[in-house]
Amino acid sequence: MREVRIRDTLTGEVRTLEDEEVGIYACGPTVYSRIHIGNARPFVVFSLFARFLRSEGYRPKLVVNVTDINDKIYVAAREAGKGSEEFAEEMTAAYIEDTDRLGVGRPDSEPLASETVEGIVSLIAELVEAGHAYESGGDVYYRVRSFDDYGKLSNRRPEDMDQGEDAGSASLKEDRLDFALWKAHKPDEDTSWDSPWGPGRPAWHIECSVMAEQELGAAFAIHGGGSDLVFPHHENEIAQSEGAGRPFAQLWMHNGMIETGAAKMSKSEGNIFQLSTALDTYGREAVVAYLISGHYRQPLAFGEEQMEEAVARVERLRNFFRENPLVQTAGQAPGEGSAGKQRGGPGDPSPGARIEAFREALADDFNTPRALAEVFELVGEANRGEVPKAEAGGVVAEMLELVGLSTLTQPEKGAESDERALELMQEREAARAAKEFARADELRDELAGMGWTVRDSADGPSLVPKT
RNA sequence: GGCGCCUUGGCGGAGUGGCUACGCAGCGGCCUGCAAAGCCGUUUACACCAGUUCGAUUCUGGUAGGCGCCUCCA
Repeated sequence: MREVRIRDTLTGEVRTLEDEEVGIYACGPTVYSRIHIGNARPFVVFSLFARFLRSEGYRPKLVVNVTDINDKIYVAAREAGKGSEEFAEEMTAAYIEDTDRLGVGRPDSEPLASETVEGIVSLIAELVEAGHAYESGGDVYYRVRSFDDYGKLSNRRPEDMDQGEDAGSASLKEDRLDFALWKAHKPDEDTSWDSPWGPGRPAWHIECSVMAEQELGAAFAIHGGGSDLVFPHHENEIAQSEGAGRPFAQLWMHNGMIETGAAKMSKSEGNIFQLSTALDTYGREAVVAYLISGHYRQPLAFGEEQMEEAVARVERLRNFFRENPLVQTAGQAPGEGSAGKQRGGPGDPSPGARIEAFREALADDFNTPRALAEVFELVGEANRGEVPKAEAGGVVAEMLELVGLSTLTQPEKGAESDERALELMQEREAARAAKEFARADELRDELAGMGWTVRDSADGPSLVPKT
């Protein structure tokens, strides 16, 4: 089990995970629309990070919530002409479907805000009791200035906060900095829950404080999410939990935004690209490969060119396994047995050194681009014959498994089921043997039209899906 | 205005006080009947100005430009 270091947003420092138990709470979506590729980044990053930790012998528990009570859901449901609960259920199902298609597995737990209301009410009651919150007109607000540490995560002081609220509107708040914990039921909202302050519903930030503790206990290891959540969302979570005297996350891990052009992808910018569309267009491997092509903390450029590059690099890996099929040893998973066979030093082109460097890159603030460079280095070494291909293949498979790309190692169900294509291929082979190249090329074009690329090799021709 | 981040070759994107990241694309070549795949070579990058240093893309200061958050947002 190696030392794993992560950059902490709160302290700005790189910190080492101290405990084998690693509770990770990563903020999931508010289900008011289909998710876009930007929303997929934290899903993939935290899933793969947890997978890596597990492979190192840690015991991670990844919790990704679904916020299914929210102003936007009421609005969107009304527009869709549906009940808000029905709408939220549909969108949750769509979210599950879309993220399932990424093929990186499900989080260990995916709590719903709507199933956490009881805990939410009791946390709010505690905050009221402690003087950190107050009821006003059926709403309950958090008294920001009562919490001394407010602003510690986003490094801002309450007095510096430029409030964007309209000065004219009559507010129920004592202070414009205060934020809602509970919102009184409004006539146009079709759901509400009972509370000591009357019927209403949870406001935005409170559910995470409750779900994180319910799922992971107090003082859990890592809280993650997009960098756009640092303020106010995560700042407010800290105020809620720590204000109630409950130790909260020990380390904060934020992923950068995906950008189109020079602006971040967001629904309000109107520059979104839906995850399902990306999956349809480029395939899951390319989408995953794209999402880990940059360091998680940095912004990542999105565009057709970037996605096509991802398709190409994934194809390069796939080609490697087309030419070097994994040898399945009985009772051994692909790649197993090569781990730990470390030898040589840095620069040693042995597969053992490559997997070591790969894992070390991931242990160093989850540096996926550096890890992927090791994958490509090793593939290149094997293609050049500098290392035994079978051994390299096993190691590359192990690497790809860790980053959610193990399907690249598996032969695709392909030509063998397409009898017509196989016939044409044999026909072309016969034409080539007879030196009827015009006829052979004609057949190749025909196969291309059917979606197949012909590859001739010393072992004879083969068909691979056209990209 | 406040806080934080960024500026690397055609594009994406790592990283380091001195040595080829990696990938994609382009160009030339090898292989091939021609291709595809693979391989080799190639255009020798670190915004700008100072400073520290034997030496800076990498540290310090400044300049210019850009981004994020401060309102819903992964």
